[in-house]
Amino acid sequence: MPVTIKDVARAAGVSPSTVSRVISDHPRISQPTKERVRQVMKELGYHPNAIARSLVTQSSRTLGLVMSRAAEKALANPFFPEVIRGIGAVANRARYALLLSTSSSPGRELEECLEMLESHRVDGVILLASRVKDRLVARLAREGYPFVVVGRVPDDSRVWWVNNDNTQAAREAVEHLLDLGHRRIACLAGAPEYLVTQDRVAGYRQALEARGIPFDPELVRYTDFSRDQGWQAARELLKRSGRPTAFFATDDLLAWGAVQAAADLGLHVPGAVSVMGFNDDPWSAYVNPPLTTVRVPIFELGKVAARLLLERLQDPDAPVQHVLVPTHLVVRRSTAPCRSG
Amino acid sequence: MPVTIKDVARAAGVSPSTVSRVISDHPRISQPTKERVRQVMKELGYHPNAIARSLVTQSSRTLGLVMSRAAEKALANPFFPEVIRGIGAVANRARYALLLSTSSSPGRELEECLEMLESHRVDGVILLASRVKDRLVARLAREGYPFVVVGRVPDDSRVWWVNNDNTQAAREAVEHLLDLGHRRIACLAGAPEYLVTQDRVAGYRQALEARGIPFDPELVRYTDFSRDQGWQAARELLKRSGRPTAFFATDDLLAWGAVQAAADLGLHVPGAVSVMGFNDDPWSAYVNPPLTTVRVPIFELGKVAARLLLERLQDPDAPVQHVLVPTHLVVRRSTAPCRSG
DNA sequence: GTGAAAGCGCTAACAA
DNA sequence: TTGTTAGCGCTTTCAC
Repeated sequence: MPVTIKDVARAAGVSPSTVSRVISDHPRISQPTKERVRQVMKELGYHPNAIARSLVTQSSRTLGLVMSRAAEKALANPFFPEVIRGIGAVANRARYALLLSTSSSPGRELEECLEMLESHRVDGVILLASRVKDRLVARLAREGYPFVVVGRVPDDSRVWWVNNDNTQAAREAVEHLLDLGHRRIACLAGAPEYLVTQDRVAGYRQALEARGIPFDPELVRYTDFSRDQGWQAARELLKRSGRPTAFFATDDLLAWGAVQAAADLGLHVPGAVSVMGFNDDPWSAYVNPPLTTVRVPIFELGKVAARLLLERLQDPDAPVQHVLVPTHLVVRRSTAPCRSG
Repeated sequence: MPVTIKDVARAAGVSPSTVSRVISDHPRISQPTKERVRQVMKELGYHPNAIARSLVTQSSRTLGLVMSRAAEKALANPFFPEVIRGIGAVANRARYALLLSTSSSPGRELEECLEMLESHRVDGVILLASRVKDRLVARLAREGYPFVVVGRVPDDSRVWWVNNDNTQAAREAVEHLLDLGHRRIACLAGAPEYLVTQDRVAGYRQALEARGIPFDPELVRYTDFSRDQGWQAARELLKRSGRPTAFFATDDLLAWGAVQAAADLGLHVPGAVSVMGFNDDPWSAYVNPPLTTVRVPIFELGKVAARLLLERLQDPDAPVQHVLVPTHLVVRRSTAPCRSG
């Protein structure tokens, strides 16, 4: 029913192979033939079947996107749309499509990601953030599939990744709080199973210890990446005696929860409590007070990830690449000098 | 190199078709054979090639997602991740994949969407929001491709869609402002080329006129869907003499811009100016002040869209379906009785 | 410069 | 219950 390459060939009085060559603009086809065939294609409304082409070329010209948490939850954090934008920008230019993994449980995610690759639906995948003990990364590496990780990987010697130096950035962020005179600085950490959490907490700890302030596990709360969890953790910390004078949050959503928790307890931010975020989500500049945070070039992260994957696909023997993108501290109005001390 | 159905057949001592039947769990294959073949598949690490299957079944088991604005811009509005979540939830359960259109310009979007379908990369598409004069919708309808629109369509008799009653909801929202005693109510409208904008503005107008308040075009500002544009438009309106006492925004992002603009001019919200939003974005409950807005069940919108498309794919002759999902007003703290009057 | 033929990996009649 | 055969729509040697 739909018009195929054979129909075009017949109508143009040439063979299917000639039509195929016209499609890919083969140099050894005469100009007149090309024009005639193109004309016929237009008249018949012919469109090459990408599936058939994929079958023979063994390439789907599609990149897989795996969110490493339930897609349903992940998309609620502005980080993901933003990386996807970056990835999409590059993929689009290279005429690659994007296949979204929609797995609803972390368990199924491995399965689904492998399925994408094994079934040849995608040529490679981009993993958005990786867990501490990530079976997926290990598995993909073992199977030799082309993939790129956005974030750090435990054993990274063979794995391609893009990341920002989270530990370093966290250290600088906490130093800013220290410079403002804060000494009791709590840490609102995200989900502990993610390396990004570990790295940021490590930076927090380093900054403290570099100033001779002992690391107090009581002041660190692991949650997830939602505002609600940030709110709850911050609330508990603020209600204890000897409450923190500042929060370092590993995600703006958590920071925002802390701001709210403080407000609910009648504590002014930054007057009574300072709050530092991380990521610089699109809305973070516009809330009240605007969030002091670490600017992560998320869009850029996505662009680089896509670029790396495309390079790797083009040359399967290309040497492993690691890219670190720079971050910087954005001081806004949620942090201020420490008053109580 | 990768193991194919033939390899499995050979190793199991059966024909490829038998293997194929085992894959699809055909009822007329004996249990022993099934087990033996499955065993071999496991041993050889066999995985069916989805591309090859698609070629013969003429179905990619993939849904296309088209954002009807540059994907790059669209993803910046929380609406999109949220619908995608809903779509993904349903698609995943039905074992359908999701292909994201990443077009960077509205012009290329038509092209790209058609390409997805023509090239058989997707079985159908979901259009997220449609323009007033949408060539894409008309074209898809004409070509007879299966698609579902999230949002209203100008001539909807043949087009499947899911929507919420924007006009009705807008009317109720503005009535709430009127009930609070506001009379000079400005409207921060989104991009005029979208029907959703038209519908919400229509509701605004209806509410006013029903109370005998003449519609004043001067009080309506068309912008786009960003906070910045809302800020600017609101600022201009607030600086005029006879400034509005309330804003009705057709998007929470715009509403938030208005809140900021008011704050920047030293006008308390809701003390001096009330602000009403639309959509109930995830963050809207948590800003200062929490936004009074119209709750649109965005996730649900996505789920329904996917469900409809799947139904349509399953039965190409199914009668057109239109679904209207209910909204409701969420009164929070950005609106208050009118003081000046 | 163009055509014939084989085959990518799978499914689905039709036989047996 | 299983095998044989013929494609799905395209690309790509290998001829000419």
